[in-house]
Amino acid sequence: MPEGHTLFRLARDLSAAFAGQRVVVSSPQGRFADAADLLNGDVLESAESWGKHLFIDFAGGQTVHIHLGLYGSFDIHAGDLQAGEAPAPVGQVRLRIVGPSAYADLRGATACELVTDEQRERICDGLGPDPLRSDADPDRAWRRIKRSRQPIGQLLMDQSVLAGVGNVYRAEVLFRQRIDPMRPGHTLRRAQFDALWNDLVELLAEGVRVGRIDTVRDEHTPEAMGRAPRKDDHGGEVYVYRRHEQACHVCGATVRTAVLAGRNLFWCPRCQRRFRSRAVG
DNA sequence: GCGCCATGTATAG
DNA sequence: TATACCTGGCGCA
Repeated sequence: MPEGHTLFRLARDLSAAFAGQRVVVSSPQGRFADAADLLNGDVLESAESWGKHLFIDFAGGQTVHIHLGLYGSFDIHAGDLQAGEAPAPVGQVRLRIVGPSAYADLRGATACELVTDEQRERICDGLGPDPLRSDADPDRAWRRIKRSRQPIGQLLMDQSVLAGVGNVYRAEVLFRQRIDPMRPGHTLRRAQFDALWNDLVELLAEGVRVGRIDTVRDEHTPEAMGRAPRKDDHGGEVYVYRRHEQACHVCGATVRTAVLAGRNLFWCPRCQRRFRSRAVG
């Protein structure tokens, strides 16, 4: 269930669980066995994320690059291990890290590989600013957007423009900012981009805090509006994501869907109209 | 139990 | 644009 907040959280939690610890590294499934042998018994220094990419540094100078893809997961089980042993792996565990008081299992990742410093730099150089990172430079994203004829709904999914936004945050932030997803990047005004960026910073930080994507403002929560809470596998409250054919929580119009950037986009055709009629006095 | 779909991306055609 | 990756939850028999 990975957008940028998931990876940021993972980096934080991996660091909390293992940083400075000597760890047992293995690949029960076998596909990362050679690298795991190399890392086994080393001290895990730290973990860091950039967008949807995760990097784990070891004291011996090795770095593991992980990308969860669409359905990868990296589960950290903290707490003292019984007799110093982690339980037998369940399913296809590509990478297991065991420390004195925690173990972590990686499954289904699209990438799990050792990378050199150069390869790591190349990966990060290809990524736009990550709203969760303190070193993020939003101007880099703005320079791409303001000269692009591509729809903003497509640009937000382009990790080289802006890193960490996925299909849920794309739909939700555009709804919150009342921007038509089909609007070409170059037609956005700077103030709109700034609002979009600032909203992403807040939304992603909230995602890190609560561990799920929750985008609904206080006045639109189920409690505030007297509707049933959302029942869904990602758990959080959203405005439009996967709500096609349902009524917009704000205006009641029917939420629409279309494929953009190869993924299902959702939006409210009324709240996100490009040309809103002005009230005539 | 089965088939579909999914918070993603790389690569082939 | 289509497909591969290869996991898990859900709706439906």
